[in-house]
Amino acid sequence: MLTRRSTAQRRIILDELQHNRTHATAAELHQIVRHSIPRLSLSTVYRNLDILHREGLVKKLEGSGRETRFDAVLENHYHLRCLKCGRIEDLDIPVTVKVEGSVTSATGWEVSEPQVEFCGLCPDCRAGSTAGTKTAEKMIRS
Amino acid sequence: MLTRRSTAQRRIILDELQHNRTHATAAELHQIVRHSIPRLSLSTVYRNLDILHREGLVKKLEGSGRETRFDAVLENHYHLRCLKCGRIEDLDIPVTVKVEGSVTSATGWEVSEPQVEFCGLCPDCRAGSTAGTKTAEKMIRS
DNA sequence: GTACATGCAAAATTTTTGCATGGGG
DNA sequence: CCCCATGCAAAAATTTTGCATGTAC
Repeated sequence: MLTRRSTAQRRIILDELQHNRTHATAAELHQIVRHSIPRLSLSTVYRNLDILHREGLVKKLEGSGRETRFDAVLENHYHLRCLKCGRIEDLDIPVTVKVEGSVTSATGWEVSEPQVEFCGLCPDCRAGSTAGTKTAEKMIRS
Repeated sequence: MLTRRSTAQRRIILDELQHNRTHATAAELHQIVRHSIPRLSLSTVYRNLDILHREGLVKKLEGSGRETRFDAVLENHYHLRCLKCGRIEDLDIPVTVKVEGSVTSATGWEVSEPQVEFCGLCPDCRAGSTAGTKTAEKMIRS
């Protein structure tokens, strides 16, 4: 069994992702964490996010040919994704998903909790038709 | 209002996607449709899939840094996605999603039907641990 | 005829990998 | 000390774009 080491990079990346609950991209995390570790490389961010993902500490929210976004909130919750600017937000109203029986026994797949996503337009993109297509980013906890 | 022309490329791509219900990637579609239109370029496939997507005729199933997969089945249905080989299958057992009230009035977002996805391991990848990581493809209706 | 669509090649974007070096256990 | 982790740069993989030409309407 391979044992993962605890490195500053990994700890800070995870910490940032847990506190900055904005579904950051790897590039955004890279920019942010560089304030603590200036020589941090983007590939280290990707490598650590991948490790944390395999350890179940981080969710990947991938989509739309855009950069993958990451979420370190483990309680099951659902997302709103804007098809125009790529933003992802948490959905705060209650959603119930009912599955008839067991997915595994019915399909042979071994799956985790269902991910639910509502795709559409965020309020900004509904309003201003010129809102950013690929550049709508928010930097938080810099 | 821009009027879309009906071109052979677009028609055949959509037809293939509707009949080949396997959530093909753009590259797979390119290979398949080339049998009818040998000079079809991959960029035309991407361009047409994008147009069909904006017209609501095609769904994008994107994920995991992998190639986006496309689905031309419009009835709402849900998917199983294998985190190891990238395969996407339809989930055949009934799933009910209940939302408390209206997403739009609660959030200001204008969204369509929720997408539900179960991520995990497909039967093949559960069994053979060496199953394809990036190369598990099936070519259908060639 | 006009304007969208296409093919081709080249670019852009996002993610992964090779390799020498560093540092945690 | 050993081996995983890192930084850097280079490559890979996926998607988009520019441009001249073709073609649907």
